[in-house]
Amino acid sequence: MATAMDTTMPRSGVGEGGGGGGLKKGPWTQAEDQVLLDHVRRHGEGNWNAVRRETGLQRCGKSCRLRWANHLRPNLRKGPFSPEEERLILRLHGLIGNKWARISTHLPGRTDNEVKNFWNTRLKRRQRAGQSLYPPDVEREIALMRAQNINPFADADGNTVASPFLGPFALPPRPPSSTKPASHSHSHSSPLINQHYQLLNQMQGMQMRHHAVQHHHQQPAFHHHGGIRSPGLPPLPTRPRELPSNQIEMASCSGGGDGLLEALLLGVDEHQLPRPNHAVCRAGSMPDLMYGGVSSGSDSDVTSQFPPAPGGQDPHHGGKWDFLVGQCIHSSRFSS
DNA sequence: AAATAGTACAACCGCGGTTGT
DNA sequence: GACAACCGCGGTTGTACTATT
Repeated sequence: MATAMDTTMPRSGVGEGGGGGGLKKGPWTQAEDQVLLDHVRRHGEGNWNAVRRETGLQRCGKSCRLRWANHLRPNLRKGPFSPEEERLILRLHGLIGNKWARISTHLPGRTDNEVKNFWNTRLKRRQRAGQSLYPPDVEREIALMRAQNINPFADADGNTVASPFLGPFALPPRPPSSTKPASHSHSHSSPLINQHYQLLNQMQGMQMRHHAVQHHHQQPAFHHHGGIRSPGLPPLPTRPRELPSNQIEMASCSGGGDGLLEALLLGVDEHQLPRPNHAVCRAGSMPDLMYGGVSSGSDSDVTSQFPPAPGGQDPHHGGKWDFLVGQCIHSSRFSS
């Protein structure tokens, strides 16, 4: 697809010969697009560095991959996001943070770049306006999810273990596993929350099922005073892995490893959820729902009950919270 | 009509993870 | 195990377009 930028001046400082090894930078031409398209048709996706070798296209592999992924691959959906898409982005962002590629997988035809651009422009606009990042209703949903987070501090018996890191981040009592979510006494009984409790129960089941496995396979270093590994034990790398602070994911779940809560938000039937291969669940504190500290009125009661991220760090870039199911690890970086 | 500000979007860069040698 | 190449992701930047003054 040729865009306006394809026919415009290249970015300043880039252009023919601007890159290393005589590689071209800047906007793609239709001719370049055609070469790349032909190559992919013949050889399929991947092996992007071979494009230059085999076609003579003066583009690096990264550039080819990006061009293909964002503009040339079939079934791309261009144009503004629909309200439904926007809402899904908001909810998923509230759940998993700046995981654009992952968010985009739930938006058919949309690229991570589109989602990212959408978010960044929206973020700037709302920040400038002093508004809450999330609309009140979405904020409320996220807050509820957060308030009823899968209990990462539960010990092997499902009892909540106090965390010195989360302080007053109190987790509500888990509804009895035999109790239908709708019967839970929580004042919010939306289908979303009902599903959430179903998932909680499912998670609890996983926790019990995999507990024995953990004890056989966990490294001794993970153990565990009240389920918490002391911070500072793992070596501190130079750059934390980008695990969004609010992310909860079942590592190595069969079928792609999408998080359970993510599935929950998407309304996936719990029986279709992937089963974990490992007993490892990574999670972090949810991000602050507010930017700029300005609440949108009636929802301040929802957000104000949550303390800031541990240590007052940027919830997206601060210390990471790594959870084994039934255990909790805090580290400055997730080290897989 | 011109200038300015804001928005949208394409593309680059740096980094980390994975895979192959 | 060490190293290099490749790949993918997220952050950032630059430019065109649009709205506003």
